[in-house]
Formats: sequence, C-alpha cells, structure tokens
Amino acid sequence: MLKDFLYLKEKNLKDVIELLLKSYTSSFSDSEQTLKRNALGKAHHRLLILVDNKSGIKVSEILNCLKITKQSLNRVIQDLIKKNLISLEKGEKDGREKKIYLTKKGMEFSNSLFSSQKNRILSAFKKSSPDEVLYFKNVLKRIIE
Amino acid sequence: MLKDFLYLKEKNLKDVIELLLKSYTSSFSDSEQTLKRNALGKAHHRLLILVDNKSGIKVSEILNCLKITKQSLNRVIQDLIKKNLISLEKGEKDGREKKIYLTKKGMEFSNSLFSSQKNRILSAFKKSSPDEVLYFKNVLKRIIE
DNA sequence: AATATAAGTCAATAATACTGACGAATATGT
DNA sequence: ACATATTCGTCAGTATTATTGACTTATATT
Repeated sequence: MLKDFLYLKEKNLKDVIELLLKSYTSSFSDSEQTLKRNALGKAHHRLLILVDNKSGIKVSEILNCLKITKQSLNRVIQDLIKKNLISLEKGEKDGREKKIYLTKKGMEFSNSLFSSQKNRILSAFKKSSPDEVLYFKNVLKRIIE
Repeated sequence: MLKDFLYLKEKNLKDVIELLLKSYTSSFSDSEQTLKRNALGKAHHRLLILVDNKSGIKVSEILNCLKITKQSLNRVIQDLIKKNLISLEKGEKDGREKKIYLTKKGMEFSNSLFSSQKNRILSAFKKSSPDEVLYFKNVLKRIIE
C-alpha cells in the first residue's frame, strides 16, 4: 500500500527539483555557441523562446513568466530590436499594451538558436512512447500551474 | 498514422523548451524570500540542491552540471562555508578531489529553502497518477541524458 | 622525473538583475 | 469630465552572477 505513494515522498520531490534544474541547464546550454556568435546572452534566448511560441505576446506576460523587472526586460528587448530580431506593436484593444513579434530575421535566427535544443528533446522523445511523452507534458504543466 | 508521431513535431518540441523554462523559473522562484532573508542568491540555491541530493558531491561534478566556471563556483562555495552551511573534505581515494557536505545547519536551512518548491511539485503530483509521475521522470531523465 | 588532473586564487571585466524614482499614454469608474 | 489605476518606458546607481586569462598548489599517473 505504501508503495503506491512512494512518488510523493520527500526524497523523490527533491530529485524532481534537481531534474528540473538539470533539464533546464543542459537544454539551454545547447545554444551557447549560436548566442555568442551573435553577441547575445541567455536573457535574449529566454525572451526569444516565449515570443517564438506566442507571437504578439505582451510585455506583462513576459515579466510574469520570467520573474524579472521591467528594467531588466527592457534592456533585452532593446538589444533585440537593434539587431532587428523583434518588433513592437501597440495593442489594438488596449493601446497601453505592447505586443512583441519576431521579424523575418528573428524567425530565421530562432530556428538556428533552437535547433540543438530541439534535437535534444527529439532524441529523448524518440526513446519514449507517445504515452510517456503525453504524461510528461501533463505533469510539467501541472508544476507550472 | 501521422497522428502517432505528432509529438515529435516542431511545434511540440518548442513547447517543451518553453515548459522546461517555465517549470524551472517558477519552481526556483518559490524560494526567493528565504534566500533573501539569509543574504543568499540563486547561485547558492542551485548548489544546495545538488549537495542536498548527493552528499559528498565533487566540485567537478557541480561544474559539469551547472555549466559555470570554477571561479564562479568558488565564490558560492566560500559564501556557504562562511555561513557554516556546507563543509569540504578531501577525497579518501583521490586526495586532489574535494567533497562537499551539508552541515547540520545547512540541512536545516535546505529544508526551509526547498519546502515551497516541494509543495509545488507535491501538489502537481497529487493531481497526477503514479504512472504519470513515473513517465514524467523517465522522460525528464532522457532529456538530461 | 615528467606530465596530467583537481582544485584554488588573483584580477579585470561582462552580463544580468535589482531598487527607487519619475514620466507618458491609455483605460476605467464615478 | 475628473480622478485613479494600469501598462510600459526611462534614468541612475548598485548588486549578483558569471566570464576570461594567468598562475599556483597538491596529488595522481606513467
């Protein structure tokens, strides 16, 4: 009976914290070279994955997700605008909001930036069953909330 | 037939990169308050989870895992030694190695530091079946390699 | 004895993030 | 119409984290 609940035990929870750390670190370190070649850093990388996945994402959404200050974020945004990788647009409904889009150049850059990361995930998924992958994503989403 | 392989598709892979980013960010931001109260930062947090999970972990293992330089790591180690949270010991087999251990105070501190993170994982697991949790961990491990 | 490995150290710099204060534009409620 | 709130931008100063490069110490391997 106890066996069924082992996965809720202390040590297992700590293991998961470590797995989250390691999976993030290893996955996001895959792109180091590409970033360096383009004089960009990890902060730019994090922003780009969010914009890539959600075109027109608002500044406030990014702040909430990355848990940084608007001052920090603004530096990153300005860097990427200068390099012509993203562009800003006023929200149609709410003119206070600013929406972020990838430029054509930004889309191309993202593809090269994420390719090694995608390969890492892909090779992990190829070793897994569709069910495993589905459950994996489900639980990950529940951790985020 | 195509349906079976949807989980290997481009967009899904990018989603997972984003999930890894978000799960790491949200999980490790849970402990902000505790860190601040003790004049420690995220770098100390990352080191502590590794030492907590593997007592006697070697410096080189941490370098490999966190992908930082030994100079960066050394600052963090010295901070934690000064606060009497960890201690170093020479390796018995190989005297060049240094092994890192939590002190009693370090164990207590770790418990408070990780408690909100553990609660986050725990509540996600409670919404999941044992199988889901098992598959989740399997895939996560494959991503790390 | 020569070489390699694990780790520590000193110094300078870069990248990322923070606090605090203030301003601009727009939206909302009364 | 006015007061208030929200969203975002900006300026300045500082803290934290990480980097590069050069060098040292101690121990292990051959």
